[in-house]
Amino acid sequence: MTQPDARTRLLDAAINVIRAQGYSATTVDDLCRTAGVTKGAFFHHFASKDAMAVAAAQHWTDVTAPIFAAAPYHARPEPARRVLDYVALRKAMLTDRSPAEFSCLAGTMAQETYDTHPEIRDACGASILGHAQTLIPDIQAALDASGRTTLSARSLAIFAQSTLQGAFVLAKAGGDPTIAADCCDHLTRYLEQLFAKEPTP
Amino acid sequence: MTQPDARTRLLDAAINVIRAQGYSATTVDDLCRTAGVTKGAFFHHFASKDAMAVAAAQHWTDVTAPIFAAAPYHARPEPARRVLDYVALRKAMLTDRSPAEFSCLAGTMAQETYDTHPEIRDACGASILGHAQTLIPDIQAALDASGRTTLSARSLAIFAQSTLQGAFVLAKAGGDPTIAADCCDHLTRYLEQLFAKEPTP
DNA sequence: GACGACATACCAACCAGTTGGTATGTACAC
DNA sequence: GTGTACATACCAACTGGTTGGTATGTCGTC
Repeated sequence: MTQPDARTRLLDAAINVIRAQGYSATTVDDLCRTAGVTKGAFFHHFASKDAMAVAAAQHWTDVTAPIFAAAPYHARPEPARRVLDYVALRKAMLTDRSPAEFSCLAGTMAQETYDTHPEIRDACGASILGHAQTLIPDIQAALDASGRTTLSARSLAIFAQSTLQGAFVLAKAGGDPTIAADCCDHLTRYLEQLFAKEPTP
Repeated sequence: MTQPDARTRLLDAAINVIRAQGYSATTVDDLCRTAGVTKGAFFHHFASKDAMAVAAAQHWTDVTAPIFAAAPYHARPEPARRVLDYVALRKAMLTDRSPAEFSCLAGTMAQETYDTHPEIRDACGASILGHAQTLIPDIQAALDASGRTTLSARSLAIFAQSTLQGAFVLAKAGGDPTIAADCCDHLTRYLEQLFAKEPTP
């Protein structure tokens, strides 16, 4: 029942508030209020707002990675099935939730900071590409099994992440989270076609 | 040789500055400086910064729509070819350019404002979905020709836009515009597969 | 008694928006 | 054709609230 320490509470607040408002529109006071700490605590743990953003990107990875690492699809024997079940999990994770809950902190922050705050952008890039990296072995195995040897597993892993990021943007812009679910279905269809045997009969 | 009026210069400045810095991080003074006008002129033409953002989303549509309307792919006889050439054009438009130059104003602003500024979000949504709308007739005809009657042309048009938006995000986060070009290739491959004859022999 | 983890009080810079103007045009009366 | 009334487009200086950041203090623990 004990609360996590102020640093963790601030990083958790950052995840939620920044995904809803964006990085620039989020003030240090916003985060302190949400986390229930004072400004003194904020600047005790982080040298600046920007330094907090870098830590938040890392925290985002620390929070989300275990969810995927523990997901049941890893137990599936066929690599193609594992990849498709990963997408199905992503779809399930955004169903009946608002964009602030299901969208990606790293993608949101990267959009705003890529040109003006290189350290934040790099932290966000590392989070997204690092996650993509975890998909490569299964994708590679699935491509090998289907005979699609000309395709790059890394490129396909990045495409999957890009599809999800785009789905978040469209869901936000369209004011309709089901758009994102639809995009997952298209991604699934694309992967099913790639993983099907004998591409050129 | 006469310069466009202050209002147009401000909206052009908004397109460039906001795509590089994001909406919240862009100050009214930033836009005035870039446009070469004073703050008085800004608030003469726009009631508020937010009202300017709504006008900028419309201006974005006004500037970009003619580019696609005039593109040569419309002359192609096969609908599938028209759709694939559209994607090829999108890919060409982002080659050898920086994200600030090729990314989408509406997508960038929607990310930051969807939860806090409904009018801006709706203007951005209208811009993106309005553009998607223009693709539907060709996509529908291509799906009809390939016998893919169960797929929604609208859903596929939105997926194409979402793929592009995601490509922008990944290109920014990864610090590498070629990621976006790669994503266009995957989208092309997906569409080629859908538009191929006889899906279930 | 020193150090880490916070809290309180405060500041200088900045920002959206306002105020009070000027310059130019234009429509109409006389 | 010229004086009056009004509109549009723009400018420079100012304002009050906000923001990231700091200086200093307190409390519990080792």
